[in-house]
Amino acid sequence: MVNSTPSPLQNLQQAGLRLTPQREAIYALLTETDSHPTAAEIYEILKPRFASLSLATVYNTLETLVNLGIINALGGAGDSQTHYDADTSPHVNLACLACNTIVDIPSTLVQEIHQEVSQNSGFKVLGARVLYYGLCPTCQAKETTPNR
Amino acid sequence: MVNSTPSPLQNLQQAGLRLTPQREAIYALLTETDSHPTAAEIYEILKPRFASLSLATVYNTLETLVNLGIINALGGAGDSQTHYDADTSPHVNLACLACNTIVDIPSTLVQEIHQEVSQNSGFKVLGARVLYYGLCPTCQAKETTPNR
DNA sequence: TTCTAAATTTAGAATTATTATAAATAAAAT
DNA sequence: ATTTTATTTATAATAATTCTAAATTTAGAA
Ligand SMILES: [Mn+2]
Ligand SMILES: [Mn+2]
Ligand SMILES: [Zn+2]
Ligand SMILES: [Zn+2]
Repeated sequence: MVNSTPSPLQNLQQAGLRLTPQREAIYALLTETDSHPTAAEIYEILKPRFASLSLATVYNTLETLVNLGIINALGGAGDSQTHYDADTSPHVNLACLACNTIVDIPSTLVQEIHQEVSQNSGFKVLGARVLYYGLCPTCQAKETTPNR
Repeated sequence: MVNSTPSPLQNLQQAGLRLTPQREAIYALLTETDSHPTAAEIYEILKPRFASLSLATVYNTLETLVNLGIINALGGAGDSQTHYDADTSPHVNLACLACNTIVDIPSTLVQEIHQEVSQNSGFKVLGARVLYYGLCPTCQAKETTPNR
């Protein structure tokens, strides 16, 4: 046995890019959370541990990782900020338009769709953004009691 | 027989809103095209026929229609503009990141996912954004011949 | 037909997420 | 060491969208 867990970040070096502390920290944060954070949120979380971090670096890194297919950009979720997801396996993301959180929903059907689309479209499919939106249980309760 | 095709725009008046010429034209344009246009594109198309039209009205109307569930906001497609879709039935949208066009893909699986998500999540599902992205056949050809 | 109040449109200003720029730093190659 | 290349950083610029307030339209009452 050589190495049991080859990190997707290895792809960086294969592409002639460097595995810097900033890139490592940003990717590690993304894999360790299930909150689908935005660039600004990542920046705020990492700033204490990483005094000199720049927001531009966060954006640069996220774009790099997306282009390498290591992470997915999910787009906005009621807010107007792009949310990122280190889980690139086919799954359903479910966003609450009221509190702007995104959770994952297990679904066996998504993988079938992925194949269906790849085969019947003529497109070269690079990624998927399966995002349902609505109101989470907590925010539903607040909605049903509108004002007061 | 009273009326065979009740337009979704009837919902406007039921919600106490007015069915203005601008709203009617914007919705008609969306239903008659399959191009999933942006607010700016809708504005440019309607400006000749509608001299006094304002871009703010296009944004206002699109937001109104989205909130009523009459149309869907698909989000960006490689560009950074929100694309809109008058087809609210469950279907797969497929975006080309190179030319920023979006086409529809028929899929029976999407409807099942919609139910699956609604039942197992506890969310009140208001809409779906099923968007795959990649390269369309035309842009694939251009990619394989990178420079020159 | 006026009159009045609410809804809507409009032009333009403001906001803000993201991208671009250019200098400083760090790492790799020679 | 020196040179080159990649990267980070601070900051400015961009541009999609939203906000604001005045003008216009509409529906209904008088
Ligand atoms: Mn996810
Ligand atoms: Mn569509
Ligand atoms: Zn919520
Ligand atoms: Zn294309």
